Amino acid sequence: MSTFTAPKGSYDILPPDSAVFLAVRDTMARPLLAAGYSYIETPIFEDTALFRRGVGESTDVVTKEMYTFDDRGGRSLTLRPEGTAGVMRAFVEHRMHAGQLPAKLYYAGPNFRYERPQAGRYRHFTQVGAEAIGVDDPLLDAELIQLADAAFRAAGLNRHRLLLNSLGDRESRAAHRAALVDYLARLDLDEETRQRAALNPLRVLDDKRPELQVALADAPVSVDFLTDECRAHYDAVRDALTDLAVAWTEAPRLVRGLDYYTKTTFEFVHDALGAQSAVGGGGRYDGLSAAIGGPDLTGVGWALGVDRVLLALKADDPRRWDELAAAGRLDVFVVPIGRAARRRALVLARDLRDAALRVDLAWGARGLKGAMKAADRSGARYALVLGERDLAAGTAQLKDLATGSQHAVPLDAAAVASAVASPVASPVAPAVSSPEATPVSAG
RNA sequence: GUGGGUGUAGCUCAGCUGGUAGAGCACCGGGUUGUGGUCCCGGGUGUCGCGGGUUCAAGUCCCGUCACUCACCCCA
Repeated sequence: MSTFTAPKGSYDILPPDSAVFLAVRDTMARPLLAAGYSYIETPIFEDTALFRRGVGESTDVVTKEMYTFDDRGGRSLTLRPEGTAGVMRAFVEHRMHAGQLPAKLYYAGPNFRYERPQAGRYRHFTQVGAEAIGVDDPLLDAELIQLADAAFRAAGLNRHRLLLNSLGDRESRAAHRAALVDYLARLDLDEETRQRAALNPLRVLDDKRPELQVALADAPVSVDFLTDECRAHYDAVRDALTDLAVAWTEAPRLVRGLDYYTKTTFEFVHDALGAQSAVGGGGRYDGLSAAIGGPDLTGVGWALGVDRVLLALKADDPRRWDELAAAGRLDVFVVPIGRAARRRALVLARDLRDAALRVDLAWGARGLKGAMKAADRSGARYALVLGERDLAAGTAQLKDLATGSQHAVPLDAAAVASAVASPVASPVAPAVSSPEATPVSAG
């Protein structure tokens, strides 16, 4: 046990898993790029007041989960607990609404919430997010939802499910809230739930305790209070999802923990994940810009949890996990024998990399056997053995590590690169049809 | 913040009713000259989470504490 460990709720992502992390994070952004979304990078910390006003004073995130500190200049800063507020702040600050709308933006990075850690819930977690700002078009909501689905599929998931709801606009929400408060007042609630009901009655709706779910069986839900405009908006979103062949489940009790959501809200869940089953979520946030002092702009967006997608992928498709972990493996591992060969190998490796190959070599004073072992462990397709006899002859021995076949190639980066690219065209050795083909000579 | 479970090697774990630590995998070295994987031989790499207590003796029993973990809450 070392003196220091990763802080509670955080964790290290080590090789080979880190290769999967990178691949999944980048793969999830690919459908967004294909749909005209541009990358935006905003600070990891922001003015504390941005989150208080943007996310909402009554939310759990703001009241008890933020990492807030004063910097040396006396400013109150907060590590971002989510991505949308910062993006909207940047959007307003740089007057992007003066440009072409909607602005389609995406981002990827860490977020921080002080919560009790649990399966799939960390204090430092990574999200890929997307926002479409400035146009209130239900088709935009539908496209974004379809892109989230595409992102999950690109990452390798296929058992995620979409839960859909509409919270309505300010008018719809006020009517629903009044009815819900009235309904909750007639229930015999425990003290904690009563406080929650007073602060944010919608939140009580998705309480997981069975006895409460029974009591809430015919509680008023938001979809029954939608204005005509909100209803038409919701219908249009669903029609468009049908056109896009994206399946969903109506979830009238689905409530989001961030205050800025309006109209369309949704969550993607994955059943292999345990209690923290949401792999992504989002919705429309028509009041956010105004809440942080910007113009009255509409927006719709989502955030997908990279950590949870990885957990789901590991449970769902461990073979794909292994493939992604192996995807970055080396092409060539150089095995020099002796001092002169080691110096030549260093230069050769550089030249091979310039020829677009992934190359490493045996380091330290390891024996040939140990160096070959290192070549094997590296996962490289080829070992390139370089000894004194080779140096004298101007050759090196290219060995296919999967088949064990080996042949001499000229000691020249271009020749090695072409031999690796197409063993068939190898100028020195007899042709082999593929790297997996019968060995020409046993090692 | 509340409740349950678990802490022994890098990993997964064994260690019965107390007698000062072990397996598999991994890792390192060797098995003649310039060849990995399989095989054989050798090597334990450890503050038994930490601190107290009981005892002749504690990995084992008791108390405390910390960490991890699962669930509530909340959410990605």
